[in-house]
Amino acid sequence: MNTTEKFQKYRQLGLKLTPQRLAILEFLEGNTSHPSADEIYQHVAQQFPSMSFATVYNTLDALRRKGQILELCIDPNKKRFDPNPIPHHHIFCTKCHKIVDVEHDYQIELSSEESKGFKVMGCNIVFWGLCPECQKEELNKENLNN
Amino acid sequence: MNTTEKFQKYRQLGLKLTPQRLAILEFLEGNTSHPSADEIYQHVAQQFPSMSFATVYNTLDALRRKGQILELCIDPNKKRFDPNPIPHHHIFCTKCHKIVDVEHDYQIELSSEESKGFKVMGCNIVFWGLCPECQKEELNKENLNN
DNA sequence: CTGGCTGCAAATCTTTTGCATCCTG
DNA sequence: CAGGATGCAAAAGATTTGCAGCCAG
Repeated sequence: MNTTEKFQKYRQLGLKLTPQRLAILEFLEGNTSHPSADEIYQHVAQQFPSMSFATVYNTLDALRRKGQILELCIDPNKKRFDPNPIPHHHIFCTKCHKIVDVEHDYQIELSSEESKGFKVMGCNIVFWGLCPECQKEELNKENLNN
Repeated sequence: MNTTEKFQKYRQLGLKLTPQRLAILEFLEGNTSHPSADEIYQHVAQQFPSMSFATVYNTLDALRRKGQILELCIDPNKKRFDPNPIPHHHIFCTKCHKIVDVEHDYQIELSSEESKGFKVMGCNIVFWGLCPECQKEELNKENLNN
């Protein structure tokens, strides 16, 4: 999507596309690292040294309300953001806090008794464990102890 | 479990059972509201006006490390605690932030390609939607608008 | 031109930490 | 009586807010 198309798209969504927002969008586009607000801030602040956290949070919240991004509650320390709003799942490394996408479409249903009267709108699965890098570190530790 | 049995149990786990900890444990026991640290603090502070947050967090962390409770990452605003450490799932009300248990044992597996090299240790499913009370409120709103 | 956006700073909220003192085992 | 636990207060982090000015549409 080129810049003109982006302007059209976000204008249709009722969002003004400022240079700061464009920079945030371009950082997020295709980004699969599930960055935190701070990581997004650190990156765009390189181009806009006057960038403030208020703008980052404001933009992320506007994008979330328009269904363009997901706010993830997976990392216990901070919110992480996912530029892919299509429902999908995640694997979380409990050691380094890496988050990786899982595209598998599980057909998970709650029976009416199980849903306890809730109107269920969706579900998210978080697999957790150790990423390849952290597994290696664990092995190194063990070897040092022997 | 009576108090004597609790002392034995926690002593075996390597935890000193102080009156403050006992009060926290008794508040958590059978509690399915998934309270936050602040809610736990507010409750036990009634019996122990000198109670500090440090003690609440310290106790919760000790219990978590011994596998006695779960720290839930479901409510984006704060950690919530679950006295039931047996793996299970949850439904989350996005409006009032109520969390309800789901005991259904889904057999969810990740293929080796899907797990991207992670050593997967477990998974948690969060269903989200509106609880019965918040559905009613939504209906009332609609009626007011008509 | 006007309503939404930005930047700044202060405030808020949750959680953590250092440390002196206390008390369980 | 030793090591872990408590209480207090301050600090640390993440996120939100108020507000004056700015600028995209």
